[in-house]
Amino acid sequence: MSNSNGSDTIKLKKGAWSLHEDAILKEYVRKYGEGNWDDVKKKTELFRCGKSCRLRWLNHLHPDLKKGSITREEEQKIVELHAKIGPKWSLMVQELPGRTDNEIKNFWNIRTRKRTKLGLPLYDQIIKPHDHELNVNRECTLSNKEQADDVSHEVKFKNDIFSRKCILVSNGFEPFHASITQPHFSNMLCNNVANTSPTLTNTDETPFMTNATESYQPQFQGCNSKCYKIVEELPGRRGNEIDNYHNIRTKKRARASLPLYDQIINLCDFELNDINGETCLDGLSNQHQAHVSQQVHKSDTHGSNFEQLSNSCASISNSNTSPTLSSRGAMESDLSPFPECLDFQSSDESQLHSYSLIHKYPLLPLRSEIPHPMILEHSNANQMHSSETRLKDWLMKMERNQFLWRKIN
DNA sequence: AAAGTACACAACCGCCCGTCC
DNA sequence: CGGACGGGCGGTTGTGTACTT
Repeated sequence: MSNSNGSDTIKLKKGAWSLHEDAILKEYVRKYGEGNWDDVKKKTELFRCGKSCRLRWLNHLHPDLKKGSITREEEQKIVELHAKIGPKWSLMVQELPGRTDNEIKNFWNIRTRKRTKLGLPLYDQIIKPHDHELNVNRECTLSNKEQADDVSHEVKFKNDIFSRKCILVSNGFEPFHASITQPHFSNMLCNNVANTSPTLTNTDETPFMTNATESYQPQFQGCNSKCYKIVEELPGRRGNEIDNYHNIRTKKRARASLPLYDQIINLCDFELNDINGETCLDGLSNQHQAHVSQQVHKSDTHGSNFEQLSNSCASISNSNTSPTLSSRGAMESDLSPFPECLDFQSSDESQLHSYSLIHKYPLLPLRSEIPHPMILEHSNANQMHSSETRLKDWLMKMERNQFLWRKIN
């Protein structure tokens, strides 16, 4: 194994660092200083990517790093900063010398989980985040929300969803506790809420991203988030190269108001959870292709793959005459971020079977069209009835539109 | 006491974006 | 404009420990 000129062809090592590797990296920094991390593999026997080296140095080997647990004082500081600026870990680092962004992030996530479990608010004292900060402060608890009494309705609604408390409570309904234990699940909810909430004032088909560039990016990323797969398909090309090409192409086409896909595309099976082995995008308009890609992206972005999604949908179970939510035994974090992935079990005796909407099919519903049960709120019987009816109507509409449903019972 | 399970935490990876050349 | 690189951060994975059976 040589690192002289053939380093590109050598497979870079991943995983845990050995003491020997640490020593090599330390020696490199002593000799050449910090930076130019890509040179590490050229100048030493360490076959790690530059980024991995940088992270290892900054998070573990840097001499200024403070070892040991976060102190009470540091915790207090983190809480204050989080309330003030939200999850900007890299900014917090400036106030917490010796700590890394990753360390702070991990600490916060763990603290959040612990306090949630204990039913404690995330902020011990009355801390009043600014409105714009509430948008990113997904973990805000109910009690803290109440403290922040001047937030807008929308912001409040979002925080209701993000709180660990009951979302769906009504007469005749089993209370559903959306016990959010992992950050990415908060994200999933965030996206669903932002796009499907009937209580938000902006209920039109708001794009997931707002500005022009962003609105195009996801469509493209949906197909290309599996960069490593593409690298395999394009021998001689590096991930970075592909990444750059796609970024530039996306921006260019966004500027020119061009769709990302000129031709009819077939997305890969692994992206589409191709249950029936059918390819379904043939004949789709660019708009539909983009829409499909966007859906793919959203799933991908939020830490799930389609297999997981189809296996861990929120379900509507048959409980008397009212649908209720249940997690079907899945971990909370596995609950579908995709309203279109919900399973439906009819309360009608004659249709006692469940369906899964296979989300790969054309004419996917717009997110705003889907009355996702996760966000239904019922304070009285009428509202409950209305939501139930709405959900049933939607399901019927999907069937009318020849959506394909997979019978799973 | 041993095996199994759940949880906490640390470490790492991958995606995206910005900047520089 | 395009390539290289660094940085931020969300999310996942691996490992150690506590708890339960």
